[in-house]
Amino acid sequence: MSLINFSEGFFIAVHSLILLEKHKPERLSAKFLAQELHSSQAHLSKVFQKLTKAGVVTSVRGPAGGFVLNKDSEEITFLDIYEIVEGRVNISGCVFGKSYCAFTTCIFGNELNKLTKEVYDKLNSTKISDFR
Amino acid sequence: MSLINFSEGFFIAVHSLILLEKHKPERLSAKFLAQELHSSQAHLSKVFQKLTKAGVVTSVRGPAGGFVLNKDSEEITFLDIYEIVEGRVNISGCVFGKSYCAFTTCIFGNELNKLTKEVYDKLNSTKISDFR
DNA sequence: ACTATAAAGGTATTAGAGTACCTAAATAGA
DNA sequence: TCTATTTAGGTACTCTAATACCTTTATAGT
Ligand code: FES
Ligand code: FES
Repeated sequence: MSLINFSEGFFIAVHSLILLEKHKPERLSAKFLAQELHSSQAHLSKVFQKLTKAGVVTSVRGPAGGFVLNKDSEEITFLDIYEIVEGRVNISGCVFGKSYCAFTTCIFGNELNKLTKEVYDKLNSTKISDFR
Repeated sequence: MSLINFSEGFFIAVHSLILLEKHKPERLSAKFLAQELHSSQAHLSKVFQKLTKAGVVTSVRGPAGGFVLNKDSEEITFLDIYEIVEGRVNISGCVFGKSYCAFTTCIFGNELNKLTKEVYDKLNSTKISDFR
């Protein structure tokens, strides 16, 4: 149990994109990336379908096919990647994600929201090119 | 999607325990608590089975039955409650919860671990009695 | 053109959190 | 003692992320 925990999908996305950056302009296949990350190729493929549709990478089918990072994708933030994979991030609101609470003031006040904001800022200030 | 997100089970536990503290020495039933919190009574009952076994509350069956906070439970920390409900917390290690990583240094360095530690400290420094 | 390869994408299975339901055991009150 | 109530605890269902499998589509290389 970890208090801050990112999903396997996000793990795959950031690690793969950094690998693509490092191997630029090589084209890397889903199979290769999955092996490299010790992740499921099926899951990785699904994640890359999202990244392709979002325009982060370009896919090429067929033999010697695979994925390449798009020109301006080095400057994409981890927050963008997070939202492509996980959906829109909500920075405000209770850490319990509840709309109703029996108490008038949220138990944790905004202390945890402040920490959430810090995680958000960290994601938003980190780019693929930071790992050149 | 929230970056820091606590489970329904933990929501139930802390809110219920604070209600028990506020209504002391009244005995509150699972039904009443579930209504109060707008939560599932079934889920709440399961959570309270853990809290009872852990000695945080005492349960009484039968009509006018319910739960009361134990004497020293006001001083129990939110971290203790978290671990009773969710299992042992791991403060170190990568936010992706992976044992293997393709990179030599963790992507986020220890910046996110620092934030995890702050959440941990917040939980560890908050007690039921803070909400008297 | 043919063929082998790799992504696209649909469907199905698995694992875990949350939910619901049912029976047994305890107990307060008549 | 009897009855209604409430927790204990087992089982089963639902929903979602992750995983796996399979068919279709595109394409590089011959
Ligand atoms: S909703 Fe935030 S603490 Fe109750
Ligand atoms: S495991 Fe922490 S970033 Fe790769």
